[in-house]
Amino acid sequence: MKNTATPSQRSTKQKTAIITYLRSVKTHPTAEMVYLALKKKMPQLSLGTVYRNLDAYAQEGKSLLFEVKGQQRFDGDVSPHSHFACDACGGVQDLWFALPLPKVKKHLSHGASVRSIDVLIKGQCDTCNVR
Amino acid sequence: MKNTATPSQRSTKQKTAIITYLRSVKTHPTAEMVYLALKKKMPQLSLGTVYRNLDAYAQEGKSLLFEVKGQQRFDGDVSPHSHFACDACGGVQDLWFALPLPKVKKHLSHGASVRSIDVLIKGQCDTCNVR
DNA sequence: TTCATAGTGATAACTATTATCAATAATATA
DNA sequence: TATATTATTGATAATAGTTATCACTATGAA
Repeated sequence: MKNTATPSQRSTKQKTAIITYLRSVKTHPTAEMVYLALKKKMPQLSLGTVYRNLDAYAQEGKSLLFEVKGQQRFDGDVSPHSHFACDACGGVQDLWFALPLPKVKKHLSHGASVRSIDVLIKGQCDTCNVR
Repeated sequence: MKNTATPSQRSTKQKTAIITYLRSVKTHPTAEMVYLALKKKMPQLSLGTVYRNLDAYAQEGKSLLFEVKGQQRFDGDVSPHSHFACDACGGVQDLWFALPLPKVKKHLSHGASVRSIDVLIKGQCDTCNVR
């Protein structure tokens, strides 16, 4: 159930390609999307390698990981922001409103620690709404 | 991939038991948790029936559905609120701070429509932190 | 009561993800 | 630079959560 992602120690072509790609797009891709995109240039790339490294980057805080419709989505931009996911086309967009963090903390149990705050708004995007 | 949940037309013992149970707990159970709890009184209950109905209730807006660690969690309380999920024990708690809705709407694309807003804070709960 | 059909139970199928492991390649060291 | 060590990869099998299928059951209308 858990990917036992070890902190990365050696740099490889695969790792570089994966993080570079993730940071170059704003599509919030799934592991398979990253895999398919990179496979064009690295035909022997393995899907397992993509999962392994995306997962590791997320654990190291070098990427964001959240779930939409039972699938993991990754984001190379780790600055705090929210996401909008379209039910129809499956696309995910960034939202940059600020959360009332002091208010949020007040509501947490005393002694609880926060690792991440994921805000996911679901609905229908403007493009899908006009169709 | 999609559960073709039809809007409920007939009332059955199973449906009643499922929604009654979901509304009686604050544990944000998975489908299997609901199944195991109800199975004690309804031994022939099927896991598929639980999934089918929990999913249908969520689509009808009679329950909340969100995902934690790749698993669906259900909440019988549909009034707007957020959730805290503990990485260690897997428990989920309600959080009742208010979101800055006007600000949120301003950041959405014009023409986009919102179905749900899921706020999921992940971390370690107070109990797991002291251990 | 009878009838049409929505819903259930049992189980198979599916899909995303994780685990396994022999082969490969990155780095430290001689 | 050559060699040794071992982290990482690629290929693939295994897993788990969820969804689909379908014969049978039971609800609710007539």
